[in-house]
Amino acid sequence: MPPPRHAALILHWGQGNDMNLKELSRRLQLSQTTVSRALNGYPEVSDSTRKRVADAAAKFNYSPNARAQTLATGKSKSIGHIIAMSNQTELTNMVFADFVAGAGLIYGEHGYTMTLKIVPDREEPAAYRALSERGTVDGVIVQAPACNDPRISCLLSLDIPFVVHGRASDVSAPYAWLDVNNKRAIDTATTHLTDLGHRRVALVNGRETLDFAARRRSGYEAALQRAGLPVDPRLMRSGDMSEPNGYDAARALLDEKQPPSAFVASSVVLALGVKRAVEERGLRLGQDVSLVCFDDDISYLPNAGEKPVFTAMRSSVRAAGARCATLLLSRINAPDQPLPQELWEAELVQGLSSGPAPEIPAGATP
Amino acid sequence: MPPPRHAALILHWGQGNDMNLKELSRRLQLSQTTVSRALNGYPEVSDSTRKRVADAAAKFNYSPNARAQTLATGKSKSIGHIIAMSNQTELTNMVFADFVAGAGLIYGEHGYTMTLKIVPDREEPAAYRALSERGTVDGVIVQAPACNDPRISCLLSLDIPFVVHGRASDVSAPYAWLDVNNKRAIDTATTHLTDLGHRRVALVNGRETLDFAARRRSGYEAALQRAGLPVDPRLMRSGDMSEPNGYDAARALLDEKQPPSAFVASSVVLALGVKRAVEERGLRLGQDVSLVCFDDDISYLPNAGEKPVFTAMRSSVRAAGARCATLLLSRINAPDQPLPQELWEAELVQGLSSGPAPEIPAGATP
DNA sequence: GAATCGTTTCAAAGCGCTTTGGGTCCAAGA
DNA sequence: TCTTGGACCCAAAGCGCTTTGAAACGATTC
Repeated sequence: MPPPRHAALILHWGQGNDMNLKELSRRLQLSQTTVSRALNGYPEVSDSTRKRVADAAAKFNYSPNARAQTLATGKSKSIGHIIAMSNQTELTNMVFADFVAGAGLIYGEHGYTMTLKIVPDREEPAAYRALSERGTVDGVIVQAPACNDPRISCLLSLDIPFVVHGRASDVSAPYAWLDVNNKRAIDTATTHLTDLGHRRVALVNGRETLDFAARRRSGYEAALQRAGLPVDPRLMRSGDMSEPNGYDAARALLDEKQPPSAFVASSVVLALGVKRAVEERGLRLGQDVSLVCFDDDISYLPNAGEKPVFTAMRSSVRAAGARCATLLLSRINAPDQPLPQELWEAELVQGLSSGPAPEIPAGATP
Repeated sequence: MPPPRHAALILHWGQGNDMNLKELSRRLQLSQTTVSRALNGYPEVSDSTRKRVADAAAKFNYSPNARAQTLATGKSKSIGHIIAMSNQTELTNMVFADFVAGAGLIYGEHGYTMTLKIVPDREEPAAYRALSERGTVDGVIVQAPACNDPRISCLLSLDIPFVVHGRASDVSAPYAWLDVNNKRAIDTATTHLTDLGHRRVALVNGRETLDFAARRRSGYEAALQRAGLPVDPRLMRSGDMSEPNGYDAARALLDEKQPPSAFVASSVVLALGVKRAVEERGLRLGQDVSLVCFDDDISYLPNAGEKPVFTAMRSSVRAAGARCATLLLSRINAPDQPLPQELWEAELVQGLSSGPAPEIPAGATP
């Protein structure tokens, strides 16, 4: 099905305001060159001319056509975020809004816009390729990488500036990233619980094909081993970062012959589910059962106040978004700088959900 | 600070692959016209030629430069979403991710991309103007309109296709929208509670400067009046759609001399806060205190299962996003069609949080 | 007075694509 | 045999901007 003919004749709203550079310069009796330079701050224009041009531009409500600018400069002043969406990885969704909000504000401050592409999981590599080859964006942000994420090598081979939020353990080539120290965060969380005397600590994790979840698990295991406790597969669950999933996982864990007295949850939403399951059994969080979670500091689900509901390892995903954006923009504007690689530490926040291990583990036959 | 000179000489990754239309047609020994037409499905090209061109394009890994295409056609194949962000309106954030996910998938299916701009509240009108005048987008989606939203008249005057998710009561000019019947939904929710015998029903609402919140309040009031109950301002709270806000509001309401025996909450996150406050008092949700909330069916906070936690009025914001996208695309491609205006009904889902009013309202002196 | 230099301006050549308004060629109809 | 008309293809003119390379001009300098 071919596009309609004579499309150029159809009055397009974007061209409704037919004040363009040519017309503006005609009215000013100046060349397009001079007008363009005056507006873009080149030094070869006298102050008086520049003023005259600026006034006229304001008067005639002129603003340069971004499409043409983009073609002429080869820069689109736009950053691509590609979100893969499927029934499997709703996780992204959760953290996504705050990350994007943080990044978006930075883009705006620097005259960049964000190009968001939501694609079904399997089409993701194609989306990256299209975005870059077709030149719609100047750079790309990669979110929630898997352990061996094909996107990274894909972007490396395309030679396009990008920054990864997170890391991919199995990718050896250097690239720019910003990550939270997931391993240490969950190690600290787990240790917090073992220090309180908990001997059976469960992990309710995200999907462990994702790099951050894999690292969290290794932090959990490291802490247990340091505490001289066994690493029991029956105490480890992983799945989507949703409330019902946390609930289901916690229920199943509490049904074990030797149920845990404490939980480490990989996110606040999982923690909410764990909390529901725990309370449904008549157990009190922070007394009968303890819980520490990772808290991305999501704006509408804050775990804050003097005494937050959950004891948590906190690190703002919004701040991470902003920082990734900043790093990417400077990479675009100064490609020869060394690759930025930042590891952030999460902060332990004492909340109401953790306390000393009960003498007799809840519901267990010791 | 002027941009660097000789920018065109800097090898830009987007041009690294220097297979363009001219080069491709040279190799094929055909004119650019023919190649372009072959690729774009025009009928004036023989099947054999078309095949030859398609093969060569694949072989040389050619894909047209979107920037140039955009300039030549006047269409950017991109839809703008502008999100105003401030400390006041975090609400958007919440619903935002799912709405955008729904819309984004539709865009992708139709070869459109989404241009997201996150701007500080006050810069929002300017952002719309810029986006449209500079021709970066073919259409715009407006989310979470206020009762009298300046954006709508702004977009109307710019004569750019747009669809509003929600409505602005005070804007009289016709425009395209899709909304949930917020008034009826909350009316139904409230009536559900009064039918259960509740005499004091509280409303924990979003900011009532936003249109949907204002409508929900009027639904609440209408239901009370029909039930012959007084509309008591002390039972009505409004604020950000966050968990702590729901918690604070519910605490304050439970501290009233005549506390409510039931709550209507404007979202699941608010309901989570209400739940926390209720349970903190040792009251049982669904027995001592009832609660019905509006449920946007957020993917990572599902209130689902056979017996959902909350009795709710449910309407998928993700579906709404998808539908808005569809409506906008058809408006763009067929501007002369009548303005679409759709009102969706939310569905009552019986959950665990509502039950008959207790004989003696919780903690009250009747 | 001629040569030099900095300032200010310009005409024109792109950027890579789409679309116009023709062409050419060959088979079918008059 | 001479139109028609369809099928196929092309050269060139944009789209609106940036950037080049040069020119015009007065002010210095030798």
